[in-house]
Amino acid sequence: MAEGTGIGTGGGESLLFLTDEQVRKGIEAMFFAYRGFTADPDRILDGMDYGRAHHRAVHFIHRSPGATVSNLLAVLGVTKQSLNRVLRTLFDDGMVEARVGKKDKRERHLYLTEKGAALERALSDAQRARMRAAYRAAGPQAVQGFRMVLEAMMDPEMRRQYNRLKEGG
Amino acid sequence: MAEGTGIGTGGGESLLFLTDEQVRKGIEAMFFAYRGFTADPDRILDGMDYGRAHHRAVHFIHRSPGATVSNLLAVLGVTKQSLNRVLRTLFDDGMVEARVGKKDKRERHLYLTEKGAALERALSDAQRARMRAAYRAAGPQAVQGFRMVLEAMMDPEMRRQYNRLKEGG
DNA sequence: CTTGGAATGTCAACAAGGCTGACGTAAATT
DNA sequence: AATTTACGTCAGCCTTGTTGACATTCCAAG
Repeated sequence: MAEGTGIGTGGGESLLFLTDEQVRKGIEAMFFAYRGFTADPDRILDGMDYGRAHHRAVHFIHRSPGATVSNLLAVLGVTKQSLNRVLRTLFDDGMVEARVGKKDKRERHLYLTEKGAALERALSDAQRARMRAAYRAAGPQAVQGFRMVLEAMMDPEMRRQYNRLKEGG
Repeated sequence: MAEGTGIGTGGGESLLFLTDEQVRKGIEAMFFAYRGFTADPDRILDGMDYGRAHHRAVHFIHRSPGATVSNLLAVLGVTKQSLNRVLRTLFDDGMVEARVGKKDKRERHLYLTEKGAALERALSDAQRARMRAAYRAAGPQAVQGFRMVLEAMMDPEMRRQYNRLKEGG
């Protein structure tokens, strides 16, 4: 759609990478790769009472310590009821603690406990190991391309969330 | 971990792309991008009685017409009970038809009907449009890198499935 | 000071889509 | 004839998402 202008995007390259077939392959690559992406942490979570939802919560609390529940809702894109179910078990198990906001006492700022940080490390190590291996296998050039395409694939709102985290890191 | 040997992987490039921070960003990019990846077809499916599971089934039946139920199970990585629930509704709605195998009459070969093909096109168009836009924005170099990293991220078994489809396409 | 609205928690009910286990049937294989 | 394979199906369970309704707490504006 609205083609004909995109010539010369990369240099002398053809536009072969925009054929339906090429795009389809990209779609399938995303599908299969995402499975690998989640496989290792899933295996760890499996033994415990936790699932992928817990992993996500723990990841982002680690990433943005002191984030409020609202912040987390925005990043995760789920309902507060859904998130709350997850957070409750994490509180109960002493993985996460909530400190009442000093300025605004309605807000609850979320932090990992030592125990929670240990869980985060375990999950993260497993996932990073695979990612790191993939990065190493593909090389720096490829990694840059990987990131570029992924960023371009996000919804604008998600891209904002993503970039906010990038800075903060 | 176990670093120190990988110098010179890409040329003059630093190994900055293998820092924990860099890898973390890749993980988050995957997370947010996958949301975008599924967002458009999800919106279409939402009106109908269908979900992501139906999309996946329809996609791979389109991709490999005449595939057996076993084939599909292997690609999708779910149980037959789970797949069956989905296939049943697709049969009932006249989206998919099953032909008994000529050689082996136990097998049921799956095909999209006209109606099913129309659904596939609708879903696919939406998803491809986003993917195509991302490809165009990032350029051919980036697309190649994107694919390389994703392939390296897959489980070996998944990579086999993926490559089987690539040839067949 | 009262009131509106924001931030949060919680109860209840429900749906999609995974899973396991058990069982049945037809067809192929040994 | 016996076994294995491919497939279907019933029943029940779990996670994680949803909506709706309602209570609490507190900031901020009138």
